[in-house]
Amino acid sequence: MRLLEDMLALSPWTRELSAEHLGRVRAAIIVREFEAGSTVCRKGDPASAWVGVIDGLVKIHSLSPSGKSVTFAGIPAGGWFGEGSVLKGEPLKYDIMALRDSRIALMPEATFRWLLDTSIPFNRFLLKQLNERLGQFIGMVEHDRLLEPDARVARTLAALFNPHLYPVTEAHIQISQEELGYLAGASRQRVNRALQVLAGAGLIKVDYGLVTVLDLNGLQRYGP
Amino acid sequence: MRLLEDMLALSPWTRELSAEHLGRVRAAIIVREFEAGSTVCRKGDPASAWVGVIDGLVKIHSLSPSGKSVTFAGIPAGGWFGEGSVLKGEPLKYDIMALRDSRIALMPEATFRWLLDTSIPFNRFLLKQLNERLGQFIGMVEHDRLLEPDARVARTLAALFNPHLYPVTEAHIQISQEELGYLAGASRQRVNRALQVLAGAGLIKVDYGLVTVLDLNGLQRYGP
DNA sequence: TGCAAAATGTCATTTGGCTGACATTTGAAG
DNA sequence: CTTCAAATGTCAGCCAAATGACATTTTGCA
Repeated sequence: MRLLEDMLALSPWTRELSAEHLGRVRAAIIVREFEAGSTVCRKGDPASAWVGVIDGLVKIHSLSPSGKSVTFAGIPAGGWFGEGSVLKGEPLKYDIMALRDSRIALMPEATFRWLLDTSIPFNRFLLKQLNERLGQFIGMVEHDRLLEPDARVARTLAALFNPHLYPVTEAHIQISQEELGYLAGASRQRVNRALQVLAGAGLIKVDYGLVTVLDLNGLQRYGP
Repeated sequence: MRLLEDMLALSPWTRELSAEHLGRVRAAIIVREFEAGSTVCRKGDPASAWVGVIDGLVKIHSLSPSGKSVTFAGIPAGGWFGEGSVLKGEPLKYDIMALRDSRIALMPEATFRWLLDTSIPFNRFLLKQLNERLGQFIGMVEHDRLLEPDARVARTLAALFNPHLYPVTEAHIQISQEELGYLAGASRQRVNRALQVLAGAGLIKVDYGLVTVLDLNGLQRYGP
């Protein structure tokens, strides 16, 4: 996806906004570019905007004092996030980093709050999105605890294509096996084996720095 | 806590309801008793009510095909849960079991939806509660991945006393080490050692089937 | 009081992922 | 075309937690 316009057209929350609402939103949003590896927002920053990914891929992650990394979510094009911190009016609790060159939309806090105060459909959308995100995290805990690494990697890939959170149409994602490891909670080496297993099962196709999903439903059900 | 009245008085979402709203809510809520070990709701049941814990302790959990158990949350007296499934209008995704003899409040779906449609403060409360719960699960993933079992047990205990989700005043909780293991994602034996370490650090006191929190803040910060 | 079930404390053994190391492949930039 | 950094594939050894087993303690109840 290349343009803010395309992304807004794909975002479900714009669909029921009045023309006036949508116009004001469009005018307020700022678009910025980020290089692969650069930081979009840092833990502790004030939550001054709701963030959308127009193009590219960003991750929400945390780095432990001992240097270990956890990635909570990878947000592909079409995804919006950060509503939690804006709602609470608290500083960000995690770092946001671009995994590839990315084009980012920033909706200022004031606009976000104005939508929240004046648009019932937007409120409904937010409740639904928070709920969906909560379901995804409950799923993460469940899978971390119950599934072996092969299946965890499968669910992790499937989560990147959640149609409720990310209205994307592409079947492939450009991401390294190391980053998949941070997402799935496994070492790079273990992810490597898991990908071979999943590819052998015909669920995905693995290329250099690229994973193509062949059977999303199969990934979601894979295991134990 | 013994009475529905006491619990409603402690629940933050009742505070800003009009007298009319509160009266109707009070009249609609059904109170039921559950024995320790019995099932309150089963995975797949229609989400026909929002659930509150007047007295006792229930857990939200899942049992894998291979027989392993994960507990996502222990809900002590004062807690409300299940809004996610009611909101989605989907069947329950997890089992609810009473860990002790418990008194449960059931607010029928219709009443819940009526509140949602007519009370702004209730909407605000729900957004806040979902957000808080989401934060708790993000924390679970983070702790599962980054912390060693001692620290995980510490955070798990602290989470049971989250003042935003559970407005309880007691400093002790009656729960077995095996159940703590399901919550923290560790074996009973490992939890046993962790509790000894935490008790040695003066953060808790351990008795038969009972853990008393001496330093909640210390538990939240414990480790690595 | 005495009994049975639940909960706890502790140990030896097993197990599976992580770590660190290294060679190889790939893509991009000059 | 060449060069280099990033990404991938594979291996041996380590290590911490799970498992299974068992004795002991505690509580609730007959």
